[in-house]
Amino acid sequence: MPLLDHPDAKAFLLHWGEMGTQWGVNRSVSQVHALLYLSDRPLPADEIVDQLGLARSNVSTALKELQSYAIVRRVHVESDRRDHFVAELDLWEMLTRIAAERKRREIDPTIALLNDLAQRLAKDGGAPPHVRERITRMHEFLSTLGNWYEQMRVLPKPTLVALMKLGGKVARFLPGGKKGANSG
Amino acid sequence: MPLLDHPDAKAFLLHWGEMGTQWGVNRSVSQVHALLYLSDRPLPADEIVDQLGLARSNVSTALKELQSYAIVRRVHVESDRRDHFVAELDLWEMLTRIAAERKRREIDPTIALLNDLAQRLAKDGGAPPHVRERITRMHEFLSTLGNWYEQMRVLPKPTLVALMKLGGKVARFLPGGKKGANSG
DNA sequence: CATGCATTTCTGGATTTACCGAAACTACGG
DNA sequence: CCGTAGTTTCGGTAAATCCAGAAATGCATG
Repeated sequence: MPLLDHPDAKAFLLHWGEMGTQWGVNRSVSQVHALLYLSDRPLPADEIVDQLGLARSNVSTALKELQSYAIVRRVHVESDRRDHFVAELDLWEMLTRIAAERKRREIDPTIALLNDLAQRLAKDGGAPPHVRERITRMHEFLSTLGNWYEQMRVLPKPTLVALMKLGGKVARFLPGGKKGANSG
Repeated sequence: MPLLDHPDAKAFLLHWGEMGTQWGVNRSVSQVHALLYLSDRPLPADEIVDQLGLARSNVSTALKELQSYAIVRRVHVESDRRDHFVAELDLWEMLTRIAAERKRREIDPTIALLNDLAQRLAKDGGAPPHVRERITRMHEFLSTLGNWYEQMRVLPKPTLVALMKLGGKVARFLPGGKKGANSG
């Protein structure tokens, strides 16, 4: 019995697909992801085709994309020659992997460009000072963000989760003790 | 002298425009933003049109969108009837405002939907258990993220910056003292 | 309350992107 | 060398997006 016969599963899948488009992800890709996330077993590509009504070639591309994010992986199912696919079910893992890949694809190249521009502008006496300053600032800003992310990324997952749940209370540990919300 | 005569300014602007498209933002919108970010004075819409070569209507829409993110605001320039526009120059502010608005537009509705689905599934005896569990997990996950964000958002900006720069070292404050890198 | 200017909204067309279905190609195991 | 699984490519089409020009709306001033 197809997973998407259940209306709530279908609602989730459709919404997830739309979410994807809002964030620059192909709708097919995010739908395939949603389907695998909801599935309780590895699915072969053909079954994804059947359940989502997408073209086979499209599903192939989507699976490749999801694997490049490392949030879907190929698994082998006994006595079946076909590849099967499963989604990462640990959502913290999912988040960090997506973040890692988007940083690699989009943020890092941006930082590299800004680095170039900032260096060139520093030597260019004729450049408008505010342009130099603004680009340098942006470079520093994105670098800071990138460094922060790299450090978060390597934390053990339970540590990361603990930090998240701690929320704003981490601020109490800062020197200068801002926000004296020190009680429980 | 047009700002974009400078090749580095232009390079930044073009890259910023492409960046936007990768994250689901209209190219015109992010280009207008880049131009205002680099400008050292408030610009009227006409001048944005001239410098970017966009249609007047397009610029109007872009400005409206940027204002809805609260990263561009209208200012009045003396002895000029026209509206002028400036970008938020504090990049931490910029980031938190974009995050706030995207959360409001995309994450919050998703959480609301997941809440509905999770509730309905909880009562639906016939629902596949793994579907119930996966959707519930996703709901919890996004809620946790949302709560974390709300707490970060209200921190004083210097606190936020300090936390970022502290990076992974915040983990040392956690109970259980993971990652014993306690020496500065 | 007309006039002129600034701005927004509407609309149709152009460009871009997404997607399908078919075919070619690769890989692998009988 | 078949047959099956999978990927890649490609031509065509549909859909979404982008955007310029026109029309409409606001808004202040005389």
